[in-house]
Amino acid sequence: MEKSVQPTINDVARLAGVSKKTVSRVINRSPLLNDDTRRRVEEVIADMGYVPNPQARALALRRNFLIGLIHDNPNAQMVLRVQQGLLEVLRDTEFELIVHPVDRGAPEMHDDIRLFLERQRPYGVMLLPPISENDELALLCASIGCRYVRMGSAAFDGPDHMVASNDREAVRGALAQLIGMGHRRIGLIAGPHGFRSAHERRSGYEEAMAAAGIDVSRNWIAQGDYTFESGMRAGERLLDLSPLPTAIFASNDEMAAGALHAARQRGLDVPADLSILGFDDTSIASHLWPPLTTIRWPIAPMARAAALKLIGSADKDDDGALFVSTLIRRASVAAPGG
Amino acid sequence: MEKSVQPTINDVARLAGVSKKTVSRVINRSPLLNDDTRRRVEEVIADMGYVPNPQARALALRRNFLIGLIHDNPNAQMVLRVQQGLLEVLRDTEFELIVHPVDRGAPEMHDDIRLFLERQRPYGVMLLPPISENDELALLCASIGCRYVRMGSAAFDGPDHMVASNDREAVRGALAQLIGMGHRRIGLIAGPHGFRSAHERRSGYEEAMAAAGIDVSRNWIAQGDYTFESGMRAGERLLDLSPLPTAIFASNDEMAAGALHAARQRGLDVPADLSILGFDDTSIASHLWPPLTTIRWPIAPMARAAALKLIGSADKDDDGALFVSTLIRRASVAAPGG
DNA sequence: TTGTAGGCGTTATCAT
DNA sequence: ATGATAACGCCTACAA
Repeated sequence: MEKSVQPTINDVARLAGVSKKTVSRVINRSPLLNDDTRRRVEEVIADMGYVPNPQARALALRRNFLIGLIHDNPNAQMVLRVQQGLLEVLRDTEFELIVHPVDRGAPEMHDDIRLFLERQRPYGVMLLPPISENDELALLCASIGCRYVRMGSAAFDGPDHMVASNDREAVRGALAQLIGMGHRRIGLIAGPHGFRSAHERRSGYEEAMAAAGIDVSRNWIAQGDYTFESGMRAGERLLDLSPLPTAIFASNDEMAAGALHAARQRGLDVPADLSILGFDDTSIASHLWPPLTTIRWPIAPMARAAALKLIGSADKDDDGALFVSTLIRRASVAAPGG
Repeated sequence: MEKSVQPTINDVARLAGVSKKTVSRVINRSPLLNDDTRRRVEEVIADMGYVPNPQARALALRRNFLIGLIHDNPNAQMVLRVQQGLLEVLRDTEFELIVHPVDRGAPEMHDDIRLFLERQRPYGVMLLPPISENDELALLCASIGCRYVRMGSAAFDGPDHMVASNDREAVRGALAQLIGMGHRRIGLIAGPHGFRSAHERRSGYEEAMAAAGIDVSRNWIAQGDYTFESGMRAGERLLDLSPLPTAIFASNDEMAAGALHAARQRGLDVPADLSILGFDDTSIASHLWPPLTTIRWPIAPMARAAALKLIGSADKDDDGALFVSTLIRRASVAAPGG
């Protein structure tokens, strides 16, 4: 075993023959320090294996070295990819990730988050959709003096506080391709009301259809809530239509999987009888049969960018960096009529 | 906006006309306190909306109110379910969850974890498989004086430090049912070497076959590494056999999905030509076509139990509580020739 | 460039 | 049963 107690700043100071404050300056990379002194102190630090105590720093600084991830767990895959992206940046820094899920819809959510921020005093927090769309939360963070970055399907905050994909444009482009293949009766399984992503994706669909001069019949649009079951039910409704749609765009992969399920239960062949397009490229997409054509948005890069913004080492240049979604072509889409 | 600064223990003490220490005693539910005093102080606390500062407590107590989750991300679904289970218990306590993934195989993993424990001084940590199987890590936690609970496929530590499922028995039971349906040529897609869960599940398979007096041919067992692709390749190898197996047990759902994929590419009908059984009941299982029969182990209850052990409010009774896995019957299994 | 004094908000020790 | 005082380990302000 090692020494039972860890060395403190005092031990380092004593051994190096300097004051605590000097050691503190070394730790914090203060510019006003004699190079000799710095070197000497750094040596002692390395020798003793000294590590600054984050709790003491947090107390003195009134700010913790924790990055909070606040979310309402809309999608396990997404949450995990975000965690991975954040942690990639946080690894090898002094920051740690603290996960704080909340219950959207619960009346106490706001207070819960406030308590979390006031107690833990995280260095910064990342807000995931859909609660990232809540402006009150952003204001709350700002009023408490906590850095924050929101993740979303469109830029609804300043660049310092936002990492955004462009769902609308991505959908528009993907649907233009479907239309280019000859599809005209294209159904939409829309996401739940109140979700910005659902809104953006629907807008992309509508814009693409309008651009192609296709009149969207009201019953070509079925409402889902981003779950497999809702996708299945919505798919059934669309497959009750006559004539049948030749393609369905589902606003996320879960619902696309549900629609695929519905199609198969009716004996339809995908993609010969019906093309299906999803959104998100979660792992389910590639594991379906047939593998799902879908739109992938760059979650991990967005999470990494968010982490960099939060810990303050983001290049100022990259504010303009766009996060572009890409169409992942798999076997669930083909030209109509097989 | 509110008062810009939060009240401290001093403010409470002053207003209540007592000393800091008395307030501290109220916070910490010290038994030696006059009821009147306690009530008075509690009132003031409620009035002021005072919340103890965790950083200061951490400094004084040399221990944080954070629960660490250390894992090597074997499976996104699993990690997330564990997080949910832990957080269910931690919600409404003063504890927060701090996620610390590591890189199994990296030589610095041990030091990385040591640094994490020494710096953050978490109140306790939960170790997920497969790194939970590493006894050195458990020793490390113990030597640092950090509580820990390990999650695993079998009990390989004392009850205070372990939440365990019983994979071997679960597999044995499920395979007995397969055999009862008439299957005899049952292939196994085994998990990677060095994983206790892979070992246990394989043992369950072997025990069930032995119990039924079936000689397991060496090439009925294909090796995978818990990924979809490895499952696909392993499935192909098993489907090269002649005569064909009538059933395949894959040691996790991902590999079962891969095997299903392989079967379909050969034009086999599942379950008519081939039954497939998975393990884990991740979300992929229910979304496959046909939906996958699989074994579910109670991750969330196990995580909740672990959290209770960590924060020290576990009933002493429940040590004997078994976490039983259940067979989830879906459409991927049928009688052979079916 | 470096050091001293004091504070951050809590708990522990030892009185009373 | 309660309180004064000194930690806990670090940082800020100010002084030298």
